[in-house]
Amino acid sequence: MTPGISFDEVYNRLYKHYGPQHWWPADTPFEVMVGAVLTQNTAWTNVVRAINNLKQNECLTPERILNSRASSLAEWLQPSGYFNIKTKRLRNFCQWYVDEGQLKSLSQLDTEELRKGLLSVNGIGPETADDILLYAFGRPVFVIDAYTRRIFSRLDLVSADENYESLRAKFENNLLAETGMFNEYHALIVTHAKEACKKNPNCSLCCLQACCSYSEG
DNA sequence: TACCAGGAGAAAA
DNA sequence: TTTTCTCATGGT
Repeated sequence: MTPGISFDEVYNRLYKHYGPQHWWPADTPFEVMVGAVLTQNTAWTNVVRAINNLKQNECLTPERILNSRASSLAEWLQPSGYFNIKTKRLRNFCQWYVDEGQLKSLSQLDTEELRKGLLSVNGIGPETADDILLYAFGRPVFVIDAYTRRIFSRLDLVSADENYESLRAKFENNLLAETGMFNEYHALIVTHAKEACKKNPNCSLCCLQACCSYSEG
């Protein structure tokens, strides 16, 4: 593995090209958390529909979600796909969130303790937990997703079969632990994968010529 | 028509 | 322990 580019340089190129991404698109930390669950393997445009349904029914609070009928909740979540399983996962998360005292209490925990709590919820895996830690709680945690794995393995900065924790450690060990930069970096990776990689097979950012196709590799 | 999307957990091997 | 299957809507 002989990368021709560093983690810092990839960030610099992406930021220079796309600018600030203003993530996570949400009005409150709790909305970030709901979005993180609903976006599991799902296009964001579909998540927005489901969140709007919750808002229109005045149910974008943990208490309202827990007190709603499961059938109603499933109906509101329907546009985001996997609505039956997401109904369960969202309620599991809300139950934990309420039991733990919600934002104020949870904000007092250190990052590892908070992460452990999130991962104890059935339906919250490592990526969803890290989305919540970074974008709802402002903790300097690097989020690894399928785009990150694909792009950075093609840049020879990581190997494609590395597990989640190993990848996360690699990013966090090669970058300064700054919430603002981690926030932008993950968002930029998603933007680049969605926008440039699909539309421009000769992406000028890299490097990234190697990451710009779904079919190869 | 087939593939992909800001994954996770259960079941099977 | 590792791999495979299931969950499902909407855009391209």
